Amino acid sequence: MSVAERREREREEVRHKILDAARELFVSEGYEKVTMRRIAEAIEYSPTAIYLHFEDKDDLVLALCREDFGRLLGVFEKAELPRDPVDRIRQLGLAYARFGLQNPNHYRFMFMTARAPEHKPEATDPGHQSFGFLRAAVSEAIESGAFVKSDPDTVAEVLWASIHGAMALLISVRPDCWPRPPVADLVDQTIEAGLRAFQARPSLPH
Amino acid sequence: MSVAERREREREEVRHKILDAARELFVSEGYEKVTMRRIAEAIEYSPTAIYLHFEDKDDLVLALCREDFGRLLGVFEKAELPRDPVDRIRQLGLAYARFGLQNPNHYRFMFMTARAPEHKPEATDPGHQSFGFLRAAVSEAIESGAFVKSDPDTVAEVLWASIHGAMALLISVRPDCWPRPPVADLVDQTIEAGLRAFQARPSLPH
DNA sequence: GCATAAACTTAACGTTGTTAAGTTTAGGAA
DNA sequence: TTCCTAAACTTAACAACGTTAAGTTTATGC
Repeated sequence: MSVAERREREREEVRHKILDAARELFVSEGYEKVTMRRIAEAIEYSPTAIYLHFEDKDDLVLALCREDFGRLLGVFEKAELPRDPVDRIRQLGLAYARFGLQNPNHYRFMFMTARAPEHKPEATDPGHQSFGFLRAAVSEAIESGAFVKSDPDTVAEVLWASIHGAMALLISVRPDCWPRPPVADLVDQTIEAGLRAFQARPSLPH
Repeated sequence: MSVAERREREREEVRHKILDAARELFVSEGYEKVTMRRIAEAIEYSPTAIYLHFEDKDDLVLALCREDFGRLLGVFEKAELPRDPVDRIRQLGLAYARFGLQNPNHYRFMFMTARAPEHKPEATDPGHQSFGFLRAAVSEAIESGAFVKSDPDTVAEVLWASIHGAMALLISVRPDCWPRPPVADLVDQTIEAGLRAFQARPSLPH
């Protein structure tokens, strides 16, 4: 049995060599510059060897992004997130933004690119999961009375859309193309605006 | 002189044939399916003929998008927009969203795609111009006291980021990948949340 | 010692955007 | 009318891409 295990281990090793080579190209030069031939050259295999480990290029890049987004999720899980739901939403947003700005190519590939239908989304996908964190915090905020009474799914969706919009702008629209506030400011202000929009206020006396 | 004019006219005709053929492909099948060879076949010219009218593929698609976004801007200009600045922001957002959802490939190319630096943004670009409308409305809203006192540029930016985020999600993230509220709802709720976030409230008595 | 199956390579196919080098064609000058 | 020029257009090709079919190596289990 040990031989099968060793083979599996060797296989996994090659797989990771491929992922690592691809990641380096992906992070520094973006999706289009990640070519099968360049990966192959980097790991000293033939281009076709990659197809023994991944269905196609998108399958490879997807695996790569899932791995790296997993790290983000790890932060969400272990990080000492504030108990206060509103503050927790804020911290989730900031962590999310930080990751996206540090890995713009990952972010673009996962959330801004139309993919062929054969690459099914998975329930374990980073999107799904981190959205789960957000929804939970929103639910709590509503129950605690910090947020106005409303549908938590919709609120979470709107909040996510807002921060995603800031990210998408920062990633895609060139700074010289637009009068733009500093990066950190846009993210902060967008998060704060989102919170303000749903925060309950003491009702006015009449 | 008339002969030069005729030549110029003929040239413009071919240019528009190219643009029209490209648009049909672009709208129905997206950027990648717009190939020089398919355009050429559609207009019964050779592929290289296109390069006599456009620098490269991106230059062509950019021209196409600018033309079509120009129509959106036309709507902004002539449309009877509400005098009330807050309501005007709402209508601008809705018109913007409507156009984007009807032309997702245009929207993606203009606002969600990194372009080579040689394709300089122009001051007449749809983004710049429609953003101008938004900023003007925001300024008015602040001056009239409907919005809290703040920097109009930043507010406009945040509002644009929010609606852009909703658009980007609706365009890129597959409905089956995510629990998603109906399209119209997400857009509406996002706009309303944006307005709520900046709307001034009567101060509480103390 | 040999068959087998997995891992890997070689060579190629069909696309793509783009360019270099011709060819056609029409207008102006002689 | 005849020739020249410049613009418009075509033919043929290049280099790069993702991907596949067919063949080769290599270690394992019998």
